[in-house]
Amino acid sequence: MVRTPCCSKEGLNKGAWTAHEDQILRDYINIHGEGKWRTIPKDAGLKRCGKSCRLRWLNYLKPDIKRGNISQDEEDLIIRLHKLLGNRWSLIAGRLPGRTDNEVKNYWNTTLKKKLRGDQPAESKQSNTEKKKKKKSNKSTNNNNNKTPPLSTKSQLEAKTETPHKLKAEATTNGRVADSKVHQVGFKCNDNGVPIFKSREVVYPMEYSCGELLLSDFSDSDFWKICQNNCTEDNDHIHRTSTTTTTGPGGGGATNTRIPLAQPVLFSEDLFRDWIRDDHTFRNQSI
DNA sequence: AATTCTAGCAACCGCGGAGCG
DNA sequence: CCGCTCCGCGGTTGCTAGAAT
Repeated sequence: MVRTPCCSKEGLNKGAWTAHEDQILRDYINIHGEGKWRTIPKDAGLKRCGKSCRLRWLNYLKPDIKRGNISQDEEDLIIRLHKLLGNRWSLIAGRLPGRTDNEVKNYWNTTLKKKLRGDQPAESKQSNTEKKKKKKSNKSTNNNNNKTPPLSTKSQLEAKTETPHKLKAEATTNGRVADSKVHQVGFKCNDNGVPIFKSREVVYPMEYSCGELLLSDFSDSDFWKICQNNCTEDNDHIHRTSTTTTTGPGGGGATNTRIPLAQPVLFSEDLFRDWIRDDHTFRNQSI
């Protein structure tokens, strides 16, 4: 199958967006809403491909986009989410209100990667970045070229300070919103924050999601390893039916056959939230 | 002062999945 | 079920500007 190009490249602008182009796109989307990216350039009279419009809108023009430096809280969250999810930037960004996947990805590649490798970013380099931003900002506001200057979007916009991210896990199961009680029966924590499974109540495997995070996302995470390390034969979760297959709901008898923990089970939303955010006991749990 | 190096970030590209007829 | 279009994602590229030489 031959994939058609997203748009004809001929006669289209490439590279940095100008303020004029931004205004056109912003106006159009304010009136008509998002979506139908392929038709937007034509309808709005932009010499850009739909993809480019989408990217520009989602990364820079959307009104709820947060500008300014990544806070320490956000950085911690990115690190932990990356440990959990890997390079799934859109999922990570989804947990950072106002941050885009592109921004998170860039921040990771340019800053956090080095930091975690042990290279401390030099102070001079940080100030370098700030200087750059300032200069960019000045340039874009003072540019007198007859061509509309490309925007230095980030530097142009005021950095808004917002309260640190509060994770809201909107749990769903199989696409429907889950009752929070359902999460609670998954497992609970002991005094050390260690999960205790009670999955006898959960007799069927299923793909479980917490927000957009599917349980399979956790398979290589420390969260999951912690769960595994802390399950003993005394825990209910390892006793499940021998006749239950891993594919269908409902399960089978009750013959207490041990099942591997790689099987999907319900988990506590609270526990997950703690793991993602502030629970130092959990964070420091040895794996 | 000029040149080269380096870092940061915006934008592009290609692929895969979802949805629809 | 198949073919097709569109959207969204993640990797990569290229430009810009400060630092270093």
